[in-house]
Amino acid sequence: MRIGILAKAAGVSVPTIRYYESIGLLTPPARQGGQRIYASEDVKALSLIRHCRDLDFSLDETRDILASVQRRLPCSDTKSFAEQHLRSIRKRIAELRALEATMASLVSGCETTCCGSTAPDCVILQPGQVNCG
Amino acid sequence: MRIGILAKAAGVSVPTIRYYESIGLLTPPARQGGQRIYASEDVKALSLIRHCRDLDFSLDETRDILASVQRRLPCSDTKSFAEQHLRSIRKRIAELRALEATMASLVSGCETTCCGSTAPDCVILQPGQVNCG
DNA sequence: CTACGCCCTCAAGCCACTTGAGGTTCAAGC
DNA sequence: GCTTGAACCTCAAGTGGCTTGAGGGCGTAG
Repeated sequence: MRIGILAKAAGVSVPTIRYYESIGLLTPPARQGGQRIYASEDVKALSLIRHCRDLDFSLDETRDILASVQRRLPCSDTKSFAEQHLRSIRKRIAELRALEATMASLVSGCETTCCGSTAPDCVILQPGQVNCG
Repeated sequence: MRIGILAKAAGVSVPTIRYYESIGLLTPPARQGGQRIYASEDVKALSLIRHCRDLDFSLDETRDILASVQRRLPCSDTKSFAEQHLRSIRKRIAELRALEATMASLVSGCETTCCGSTAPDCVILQPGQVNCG
């Protein structure tokens, strides 16, 4: 199985596969005439990586998850990765919602207060306390 | 006014100021003995950049906003930057909420279904349709 | 004149890839 | 056997928005 077939099977681009190999996330496969030849197990491994990336785990986190799979560690380990990730997602959502509220109030403030003025005087651009981030 | 003073006045790090100059966001100031000397207007300019960054505008967007300020364009231009930014923030929030829902359901699925099993069999790691991103 | 803090430039590192240049291998058709 | 075209190879650089580090210069107070 050549790299292009693997790429389609796992839904990942060809350069990305080579990149994963270069950083040690995928083990280098056998070669024939200089070209990489993969086995069907590699589809599983790469699909798992793609799944982790779809869930927005970082590559470092993905590496840890792969290790826990290879060592057949208990499911509770997997769950704690997921829980920690969920916390960071929720934190990020809270930050973005604060930012959304700030932006929305600035836009409505511009509409009621300064529209018709020029950019340097616009309330949106007045440095003030921004409750976000 | 030397760079360290400007940095404190605008709440930005010294290397960041030099970086902004290197990409053409800040105009290079006068020099004395090789050292940058800033005027009080530069505090305003840099504070505006910081304000845009606090609102999570990209540096490219910030550059456009600065241009609209310098040209004294109407406030409506500023508002449309803000509205577009608000749309992208809301889109990002929606993506993250979908991801949050997916992760939360995987975690609870693990608790009810597979806890006590090992990582390779955990429902969290089963490649399936992930409704996010 | 020495010590210290602040300043300077240039280069590399972070993350997760993508893009491009320039060259090699493979499979199919004639 | 030869040619063509797709797929493969390596290596380097680019993306964003900085931060960090190395190695050195300037200014001022004691």
